Amino acid sequence: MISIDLTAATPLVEQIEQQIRQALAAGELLPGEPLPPVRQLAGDLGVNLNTVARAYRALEAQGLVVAQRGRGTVVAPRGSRKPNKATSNALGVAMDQVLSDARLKGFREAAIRQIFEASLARFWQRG
Amino acid sequence: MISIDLTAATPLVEQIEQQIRQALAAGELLPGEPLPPVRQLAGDLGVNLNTVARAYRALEAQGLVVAQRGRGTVVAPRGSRKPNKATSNALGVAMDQVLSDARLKGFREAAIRQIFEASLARFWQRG
DNA sequence: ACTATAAGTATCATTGTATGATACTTAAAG
DNA sequence: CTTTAAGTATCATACAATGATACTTATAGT
Repeated sequence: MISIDLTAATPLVEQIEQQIRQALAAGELLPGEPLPPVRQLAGDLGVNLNTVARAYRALEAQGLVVAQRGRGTVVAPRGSRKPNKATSNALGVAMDQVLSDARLKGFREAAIRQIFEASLARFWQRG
Repeated sequence: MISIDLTAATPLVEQIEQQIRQALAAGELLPGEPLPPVRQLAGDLGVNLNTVARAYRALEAQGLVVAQRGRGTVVAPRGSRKPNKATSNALGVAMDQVLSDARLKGFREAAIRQIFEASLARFWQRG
């Protein structure tokens, strides 16, 4: 289930998008499976339907879902995307971001490793 | 040295802030050491001085630097911050973010580990 | 066939954030 | 004690995020 935080700095569209991405990565949503209609999810979250629609469209632009008028939005089949040098660099940048932050906040190496392993298990165990 | 990307989605203030944070975390800037004056850095980056000033103030709010009128901005002494449950959770969320993204982009577990170790070395080797 | 309903989409208004231009204040140097 | 160099405050503007509303397309029921 998705939960949004109106006080958070990250835009609502991104919050929704990211959480669905995590559900996809974790294998909680399988190819062909329908996402909730924009109006329903918007109602559940107390948000404008456009906000959800925009999240869906962002996901569609990434090839993760397929949306069609009148029919709904479903999870796309798993395209076999292969990471290139650029995406690898981007990942490194994002990781640096997280770890430098952790360092300044006083985390020890062991604690970081633990968090890393936990997260890794979430997305690579099954799926 | 700092480099900014005018086309990137992340605001200039954050780009500057994050890169200085990484320099601090990597031990490239030591306590007491001065940061460049806002006008100079702003000039180098081709950016308004307020943009740099705001980044500095954000860093000051985090206790990482100390700014004083007429004198300049210097790196703050290392406060011994201890991570609590909330910060640990936040770190987990950030890590999930990065790893779920990597998963969807087709990275394999081994590749992730490599990137993680490289980043870890950047911020925990020395310092 | 035809209508009703349910789905995504497009358009416009509004609000807030990011950035910049300019002026102000404080401290050090000559 | 004036000049210069530093951070700070104020205001203006452009763009992004969200919402209100209307539109289009597909399916279900009759």
